[in-house]
Amino acid sequence: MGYPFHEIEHKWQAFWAKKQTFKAQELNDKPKYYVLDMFPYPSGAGLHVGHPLGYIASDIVTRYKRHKGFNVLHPQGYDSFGLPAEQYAIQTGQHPAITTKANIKRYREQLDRLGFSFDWSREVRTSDPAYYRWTQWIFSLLFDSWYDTDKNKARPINELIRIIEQAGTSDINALCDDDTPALSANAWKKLKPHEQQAYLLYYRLTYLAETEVNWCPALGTVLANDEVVQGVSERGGHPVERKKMKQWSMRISAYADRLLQGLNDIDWPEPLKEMQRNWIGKSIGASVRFQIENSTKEIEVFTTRPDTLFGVTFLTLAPEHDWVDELTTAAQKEAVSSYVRQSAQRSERDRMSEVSKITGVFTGAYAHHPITNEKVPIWIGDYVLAGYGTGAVMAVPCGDQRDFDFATHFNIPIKNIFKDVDISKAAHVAKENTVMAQSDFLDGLSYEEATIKVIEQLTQSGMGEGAVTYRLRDAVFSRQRYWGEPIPVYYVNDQPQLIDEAYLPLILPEVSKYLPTEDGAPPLGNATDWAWDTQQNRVVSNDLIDYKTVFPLEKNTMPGWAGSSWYFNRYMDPHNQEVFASKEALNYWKEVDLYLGGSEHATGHLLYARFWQYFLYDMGLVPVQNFAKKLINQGMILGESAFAYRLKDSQTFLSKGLCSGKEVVPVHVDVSLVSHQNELDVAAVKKWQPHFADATFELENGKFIVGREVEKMSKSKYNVVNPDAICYQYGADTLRMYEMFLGPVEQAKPWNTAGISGVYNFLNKYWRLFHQENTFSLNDTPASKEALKILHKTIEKVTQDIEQFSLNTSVSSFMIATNELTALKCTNREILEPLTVLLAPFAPHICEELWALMGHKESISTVPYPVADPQHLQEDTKEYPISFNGKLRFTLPLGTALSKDEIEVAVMQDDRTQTYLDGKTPIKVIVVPNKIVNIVI
RNA sequence: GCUCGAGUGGUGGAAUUGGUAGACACGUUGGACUUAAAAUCCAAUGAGCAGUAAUGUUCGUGCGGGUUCAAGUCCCGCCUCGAGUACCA
Repeated sequence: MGYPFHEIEHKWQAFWAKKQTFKAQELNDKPKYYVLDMFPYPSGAGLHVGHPLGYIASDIVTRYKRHKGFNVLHPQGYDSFGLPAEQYAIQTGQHPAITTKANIKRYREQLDRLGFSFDWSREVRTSDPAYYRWTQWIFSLLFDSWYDTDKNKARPINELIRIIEQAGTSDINALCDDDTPALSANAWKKLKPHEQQAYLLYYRLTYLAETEVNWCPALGTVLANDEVVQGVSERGGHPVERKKMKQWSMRISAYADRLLQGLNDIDWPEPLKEMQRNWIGKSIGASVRFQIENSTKEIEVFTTRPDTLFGVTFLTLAPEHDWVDELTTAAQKEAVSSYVRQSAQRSERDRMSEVSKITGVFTGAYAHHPITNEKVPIWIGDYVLAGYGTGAVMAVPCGDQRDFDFATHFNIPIKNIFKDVDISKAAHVAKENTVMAQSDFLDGLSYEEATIKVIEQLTQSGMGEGAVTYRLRDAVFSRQRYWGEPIPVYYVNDQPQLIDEAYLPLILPEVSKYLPTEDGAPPLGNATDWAWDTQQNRVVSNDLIDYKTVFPLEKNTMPGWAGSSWYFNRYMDPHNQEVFASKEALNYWKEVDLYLGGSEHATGHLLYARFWQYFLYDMGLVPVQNFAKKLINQGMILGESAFAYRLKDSQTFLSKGLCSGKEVVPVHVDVSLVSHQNELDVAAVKKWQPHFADATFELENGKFIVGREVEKMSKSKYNVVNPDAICYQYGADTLRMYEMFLGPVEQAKPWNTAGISGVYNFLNKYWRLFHQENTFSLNDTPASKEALKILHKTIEKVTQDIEQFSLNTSVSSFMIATNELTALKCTNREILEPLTVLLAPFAPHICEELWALMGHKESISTVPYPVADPQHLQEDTKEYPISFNGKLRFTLPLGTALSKDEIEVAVMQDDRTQTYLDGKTPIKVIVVPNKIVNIVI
């Protein structure tokens, strides 16, 4: 029989809740520490054993830091806007707010059972108007800002207007739309107000523009690039098309370089930083302009290999390039327009799956080489993407494999510009150790030299210059969905106008249907009261729209990542009605010290949050540029799915051993019906789902054995393990320690309860250290030397482990200590009291109970953390290695006359290498303190 | 294709800057307690060889080389698995 964990856990969870033990103190003199988990999306399925992994780890650090005397902020909340709640609403007609609330309640119950020390008084929910008021407010700020390249920061749009009014746009260096027209001060003044508004959209950090977006017809909404994975939607896996639509976008591209550079200042996992670097995708190269024959126009291309300029034998434009129509000669008109039409119809996914298929068409037009003035044909090919660079490339078949393939396919000449390189079979892509040839003034130069020289030449002649391009695109910010933050904008003369911040939040209206309307308008088009009265500053009925004082409101809502891009700041001061967080709170808590979450957010949430934080910093609203100093990605806990094998076209299932040579279909079965030995409970399966009821099960050796496979935990795979069941059987403390014991937090691993008894046994053993014959008793006499050594060794090890986030090995340390103390029959208070404090972050319930039994009145979480005393840590340094009468290992060359026994060496502990004489022979002694000694003669 | 990780007993996994590989746990085997079982406790457990035994000894961290007195750890070349990304010019 084990220790009474049920009773203990209920008791202390109630105690913590009642006493508000974990409420973060406001702004006191203690050093602060902010531990944050990525807040969960409360789905209908509830928690599975994979979710708490990160929460357990962060809770251990949190409790540890509290013991260490830090004022710790450890909040939790819910990312409660999002697609699944809405899909559920569409299917059932239930308001998402209701299902979300129910899901949150369930999550909270499950979280509470695990004994987390969250400060729930600071809970935030992104779908709460008191919260999204500030999300809308940040949107307004972004709308009212532009990016000044000279100052390298965002500035208020009013300052831009003032500059334009005085001097026009000629002196402005801004990160704005590529095709922003230049304006003089006079021209600006002549614009009508709504034209001025339209013009400012070129500069605003959130702007409305006709852009190519990822349109997902099945979901009825557009998606950001990071929500599209391999041509299909991340959620649901529906096909995604490219479509031109008028959408809100966030000018994240303005921050591309800072987002890239900033990675050097934060302690985040290298793989995650690498993912962000790739996503930002900085390329350094040159812009080159090619004059079109018989035209004043120039085609601008971007290349990372300006050194290969003399190898250009044609240009290729993307089919969507703006000048395609204009360029095409009459003779080629038909071929070109049919090709353009064709490639527009090909979906993104087709284009990806048919990568190797070479297609293209000649426009009939030519351009002039910027240096040689030679005529180069202009082609169209869909291997060139409209969205990257300028949507046009200079093709160098000898140096680029795609250009090579294209040229070969269409019989375009290939010019070799590399000395002594064979390009008959493939392009020469490598740039190192190559010497230029047939390249006029570049002949004989290396790649680096040629690059510099050619850019110099182009700059001089005005035909090009060095250039940098990013892969990072502006983030589409509109969603044609219901369950999201309304965008606080109404339209006057089709131009967006902000709702004054005094009248925020703009509350999500009730609608009759959550689906988009028939005419394709977002669900908010179903709202009857969705117009803005500019006199009364409130939402009124659509019937009152007169375009004089009452105007239509924006019908799109914000994407899921809006609310999560700044929530870490709100936790610092969650109930503030005046500002999103007070200056005092922001200056005290500053940034997250430790952030835990999954790496799947690398190019979504984590990039957007960095972007918003930079912006808020530019506006002087937050004191630090980086919102999270250190980040750890916890690995996913995977499920071990179980399969029964159905004989094809039959209702017969075969035990695993009987399948070889037969055609079988694996079918998921519920893992809870399978034993550790992979034996399926056939009777239970027949009851479980009707289609198994009449099936036949062929056994082997009287058993039905299932196949196993590790997969992501998911309801549909019937491999979900619920933490409630584990808590019931073993208790929360065991679950907490077991999840840590399973392996490094960062590592993905399959859930397997096989080893849980080891951790459970440990807690029982620990309990028994304090209990003889079920009675609590401790010994107040001084502890033995051995016991003290065990204690201090454990303090040292566990402290180091937590600091280095190696929580699995600290669990081992506790087990070793407990085993050793049991063997010593140690029951001394002097040992067990500090040891219990040490264990409290890992197993808080049992430690609170023992702490109380020891006669303490206060919660153990307020007790100072024990410190290792070096006096008790001294290893057996007296005999080893200072004197060598113990074991020694020698490495002696063959034929050495000395026998091992004859050698006596004295060694200084500090010296690593010394030379000694044993009479005649000089010997080299390499010493590593406390380690092995090798002697070479 | 490119980028980044990772390969250690039957299993999960330990191993500071290169310094006694396999901590700790599961599992397995044997034993104690018990009428019996559960629970608990004790012992053994990388592989091989020699020995009644204590013990000795060889091989062992995906494969092949290298550096070093010393390599799981560093270097070079492969193989396998995982993650991310992909006509990015």
